[in-house]
Amino acid sequence: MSRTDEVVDRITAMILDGRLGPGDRLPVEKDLAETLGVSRSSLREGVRALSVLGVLETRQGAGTYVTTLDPSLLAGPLGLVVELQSAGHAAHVHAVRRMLETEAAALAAAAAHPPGAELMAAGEALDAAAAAMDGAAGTDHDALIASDLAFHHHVARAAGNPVLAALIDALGGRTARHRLRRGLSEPDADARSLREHRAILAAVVDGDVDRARVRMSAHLIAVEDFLNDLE
Amino acid sequence: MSRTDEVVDRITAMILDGRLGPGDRLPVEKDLAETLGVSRSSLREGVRALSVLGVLETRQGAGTYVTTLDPSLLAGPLGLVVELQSAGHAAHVHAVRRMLETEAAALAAAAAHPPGAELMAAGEALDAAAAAMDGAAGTDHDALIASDLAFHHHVARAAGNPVLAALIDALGGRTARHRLRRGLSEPDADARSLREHRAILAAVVDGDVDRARVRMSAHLIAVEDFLNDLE
DNA sequence: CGGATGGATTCATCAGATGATTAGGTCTAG
DNA sequence: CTAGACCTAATCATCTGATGAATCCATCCG
Repeated sequence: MSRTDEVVDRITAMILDGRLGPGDRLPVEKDLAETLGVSRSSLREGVRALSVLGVLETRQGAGTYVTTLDPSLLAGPLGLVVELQSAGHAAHVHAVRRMLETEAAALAAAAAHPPGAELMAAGEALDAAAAAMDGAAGTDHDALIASDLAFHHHVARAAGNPVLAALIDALGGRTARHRLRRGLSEPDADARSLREHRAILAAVVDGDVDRARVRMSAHLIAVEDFLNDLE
Repeated sequence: MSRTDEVVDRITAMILDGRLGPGDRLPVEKDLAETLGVSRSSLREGVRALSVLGVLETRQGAGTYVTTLDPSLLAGPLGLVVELQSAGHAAHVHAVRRMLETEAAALAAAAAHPPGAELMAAGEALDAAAAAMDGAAGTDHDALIASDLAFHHHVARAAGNPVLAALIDALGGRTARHRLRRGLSEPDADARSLREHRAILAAVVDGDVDRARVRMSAHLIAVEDFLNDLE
């Protein structure tokens, strides 16, 4: 095992056994390197790796700190890896995303009384999508994609499970290019997608678990069908 | 943005646009550092970060290579991050795990004709679990936990979606300590868990999608109930 | 009392040197 | 001619030292 791997293990072990907690500051490079018995170079490589993973955060001049370790931090690096793999496994990624989003819609519906801030934000995302489609200069595809991502993100958050929301973000945030191609190649697709989104949100806000589940599932299956037809 | 982040972005971009593919070798450190306009130290930090993420693999004396980018490589770093967060979000992690494993059991049942190698391996894991419980020196808890992990792993693989299997591994592989505590504190728990496992596998092998789904879900809910009672 | 300032602290980056490991060619024995 | 040991070059791993940039904090001045 390399020195760097050892650094990663030792630091994660310190977090796991409570010697380091969210927000805590790590010793300065020189001291920590000496404690772990490695050079500053090796220490820095390990710290940087944990920084990319979202576990640590270094600020020049200030020090190195443990992050909040929120599940949302998981989305970044996971999304990166998913994106790299989606070339050969796009269908599999999307299938998993559909499982998670379907359950998220059901959970959001079950928890929708009264509607919270996330569902309000989801509704605003749909209004923004409608505005993007009715613009004077034709459809603003970039804004439409952003609204689409925002809608799914807020529904996921409304489910009340931050780990679930983070995974959905990681799996779903990388299909924007496909959605763009979809909107460009099928003029009706945008309007249909908006209708489906509104139906999903209506079911969620009504607290209708079954309809929320089925409509979200149907919506994502329609997307999968389109992606399959592209090939 | 730091030099290291730029290195990560540039290398991932090279993979995304096809300039680098699975198995390809990267230029030597000196050349790549010069190409990217950074020092070897910064380059190494970026390469190391991607190595921890499972995207690159460096072998001393041989060179740096792009990995196969299989979804299973995703499990390692994701599992690490999940473990670090599971302190405060264990219930949420387990809820997501239950969603995924329930669908995996259903998919495995739908694809179970004829039973493949993964289901055979799942059955062998249950035999090993039974042997671990009937040992002369009492229950071998370590072997039992390993069998438990193996069973869930193979059922997930039998679903035929490698991304799903990788996520299940990442989310489920870190609750071994809890299972140990469960087995130690509730003598009947091990036997009950084995019965539930056998019932799940029977439904999967029969191709009974509904029973496979319900039994897996019930099994994992039972585990969640136990974990909640601990607190 | 509040803001500006300057120094100390800390991370960021670079450069160079040495060791460890691997790959591949070469040489020798059979 | 072949098979094996051996040797050399290539490459990554690690360490050390130095310089720059950003931040923090105590001090000083208005």
